[in-house]
Amino acid sequence: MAFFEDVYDLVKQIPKGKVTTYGHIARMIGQPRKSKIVGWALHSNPQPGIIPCHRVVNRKGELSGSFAFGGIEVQKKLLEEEGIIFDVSGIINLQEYLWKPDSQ
DNA sequence: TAGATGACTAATA
DNA sequence: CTATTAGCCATCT
Repeated sequence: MAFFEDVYDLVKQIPKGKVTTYGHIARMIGQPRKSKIVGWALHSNPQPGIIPCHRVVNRKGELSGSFAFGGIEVQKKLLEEEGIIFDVSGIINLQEYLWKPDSQ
């Protein structure tokens, strides 16, 4: 769907060292109600390696964990490689790392 | 076609 | 802060 295309396009625009949430993506597209569909779009992940789904987290700043191309530990490592730091609970400081498209 | 499911979020306790 | 409930909507069975 076009919604999926929008999600993929946005996720691909997430700069290195930043993350965003499902709800924010949905809001950017203009359909804040479809937060779950954003998750679905990434679950489908038709272009692995192209779509940096590891930069998309839930509202708590935690990796979803239900599915991961290599496990959430791998995702965490990838994010740490990009300069993102997790706290002791494995949570990202969204205030610091949340991607703000307006500041782009 | 209908009901259940889910990489979610917001409200409430 | 966490736990539970309700709303949401594309996809699956």
